[in-house]
Amino acid sequence: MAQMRIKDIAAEAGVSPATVSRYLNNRPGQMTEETRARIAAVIERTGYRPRAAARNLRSSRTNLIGVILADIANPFSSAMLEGLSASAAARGCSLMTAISGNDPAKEAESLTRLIDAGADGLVVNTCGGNDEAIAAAAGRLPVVLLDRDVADGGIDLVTSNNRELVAGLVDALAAAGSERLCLLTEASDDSPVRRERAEAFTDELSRRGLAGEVVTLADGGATGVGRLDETIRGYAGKRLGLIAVNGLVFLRLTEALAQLGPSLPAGLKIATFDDYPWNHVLFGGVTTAAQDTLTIAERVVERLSERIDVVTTTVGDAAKLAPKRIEVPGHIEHRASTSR
Amino acid sequence: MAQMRIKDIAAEAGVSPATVSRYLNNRPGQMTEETRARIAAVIERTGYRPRAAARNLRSSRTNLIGVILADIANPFSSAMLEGLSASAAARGCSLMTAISGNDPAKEAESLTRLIDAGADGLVVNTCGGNDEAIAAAAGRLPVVLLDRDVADGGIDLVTSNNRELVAGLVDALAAAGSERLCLLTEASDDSPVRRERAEAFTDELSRRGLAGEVVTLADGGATGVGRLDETIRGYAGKRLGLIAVNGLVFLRLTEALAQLGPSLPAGLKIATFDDYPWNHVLFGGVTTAAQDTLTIAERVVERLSERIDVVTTTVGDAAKLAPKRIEVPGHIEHRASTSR
DNA sequence: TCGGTTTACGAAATCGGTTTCGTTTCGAGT
DNA sequence: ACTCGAAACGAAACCGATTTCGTAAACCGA
Repeated sequence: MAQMRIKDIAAEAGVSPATVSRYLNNRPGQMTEETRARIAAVIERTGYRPRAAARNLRSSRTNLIGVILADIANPFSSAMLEGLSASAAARGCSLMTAISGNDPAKEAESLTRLIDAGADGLVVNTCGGNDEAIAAAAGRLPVVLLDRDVADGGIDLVTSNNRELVAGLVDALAAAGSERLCLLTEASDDSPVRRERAEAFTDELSRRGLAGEVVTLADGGATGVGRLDETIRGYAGKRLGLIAVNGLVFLRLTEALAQLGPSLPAGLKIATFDDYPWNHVLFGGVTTAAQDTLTIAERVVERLSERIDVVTTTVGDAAKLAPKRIEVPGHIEHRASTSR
Repeated sequence: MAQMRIKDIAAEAGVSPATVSRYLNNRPGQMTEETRARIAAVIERTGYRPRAAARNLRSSRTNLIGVILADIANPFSSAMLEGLSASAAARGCSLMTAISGNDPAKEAESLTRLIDAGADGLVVNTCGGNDEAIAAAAGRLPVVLLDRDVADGGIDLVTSNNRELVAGLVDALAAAGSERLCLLTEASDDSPVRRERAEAFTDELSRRGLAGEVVTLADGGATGVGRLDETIRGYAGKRLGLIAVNGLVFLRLTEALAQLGPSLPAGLKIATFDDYPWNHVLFGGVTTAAQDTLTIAERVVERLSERIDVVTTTVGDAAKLAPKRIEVPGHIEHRASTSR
């Protein structure tokens, strides 16, 4: 009795496989309380578990959600993965994950591999450069974009309220007495998220009549640090306020500042996106725009489930849901780096 | 022509489905170069992709590897996931991931969910408390443990050479002039890894005739910090050397030290396990025992593949591989925190 | 009591590949 | 030319569930 099949269970319970199947999926066609109990008893006793492969074949549904993440080193991604995992599990789904490491080729490969593996739907945190492939995928199965949008549009997107978060950070710096604000970005990062934050930043400055600019650091290496050095020195004594556009930039900012000394230069205030665990340790605590990763994850899975249900329920593409942009509010963690 | 089936391809190419199947899996029964080309052409033209569910059902193999991680916030875990993802993809496998968040109940649930979903094998970074369930799982399908062992033994394990890494950190501190060494651990962490490192630490101390002890911090909150404070103050001026047993403890250490001042007290040297990106920024760089996550991941997948091949190839459990413990050497990153 | 409608359930088709087994073809050896 | 073995390929069974369709029993109002 190595591996039980549904027909074995049926035989033991004195019913047909169809009835056992109905029991397993508690289908509309109800059954006698007595039959139900008899089947339950046999399953309980034998420890029978239906084979997913057979179920998948017939029902053409796998309960597997494909997830493609751009950069798992980013705490945003790992927090997201935890949230997605929990939300999916709550719906009886498992996650198939792939990590592109910001390599478009790997991302493209992951796309086809996950689809071929039978994912019911896809969650994509794209690294860019695959807009057509992603659009094509979205034509074949439900896709929800995470954080980063693609050019073509027309695909669901879940993201943070970046504009308001930028405003919040500007608020914090202004309140701390900063007279001139810089948003630090990296040349290699040309993501829609960066662009959105940069736009919001300049809008916010002009709205408030504040001085400032977007400073783009050269990629890696000393050049960027040098540029940063100049920026800081150039405004020395002028109550400078810096915002790192993401955790990676903040890391580089921290390195650069470490060369200047162990604590913040007088009058310098800083703030950053992405709530790394170290943010409340460095500089006695860094004011941070924290995203609500758990809620974002829940919304993503929720939306994807809706689409999956539509696809498997309706006949064709009749009642397709209109693409939607979902913004999940984050919040500002006020810490010592923007105190007066 | 919405969805092609293998028989459609066969018809178009003028061969039987069996031949197409042989082509898809390039099976021993070779075929004419001409037939091969004809099939290839049809597949190329139609963009046909075999349905995984059907293949899985018949071959009872899914090319899916289940991964259960205890704590994704830990950079060790996320680096591992990236490595596993890459190694699996190289073998044409995808990852199904679950995250227990150090909750044994969630871990147990993930175990059954991944097995039910049809995983060919499991990679488990256990949080403890499920030793029997994991042993049971290992009896039903290939399992490789990651980093943390279970009591019963008899299951493959891939881990770092913790004893040597501990020795390396002790080396670094001793060379930096520390006279008394403390290994900082947390009360809540009773993992085999922590125990192994603690044992290695005391062994190493007595081997070298050095003074020192294992200090267990109370969980979270101020108590632990207080204890740490005392420890540091108690030895003030005595050339103390501290080792954080993992990244979490190091975080708490950093917090505690931040209360004492922005830079390390005179004569205090520190070192830690786990190479967070911040480790070369804090205190001008913290000497770190870095694990070779990429190699660990590769070994895990390699070993798991071996077992999967054995299971699907041999008839029964005749030629079962003997359980193996694989140690992957890490290395010490020497940084400013242990300079003289 | 009878026609009509539910309700509970079984028989058999079905999902789309893989695999076994058998047949045909082809080339080499004598 | 004839046998023999291997290579190339096809027919059909098979994996284990779900789903459709049909039927017998139960129920129900008139």
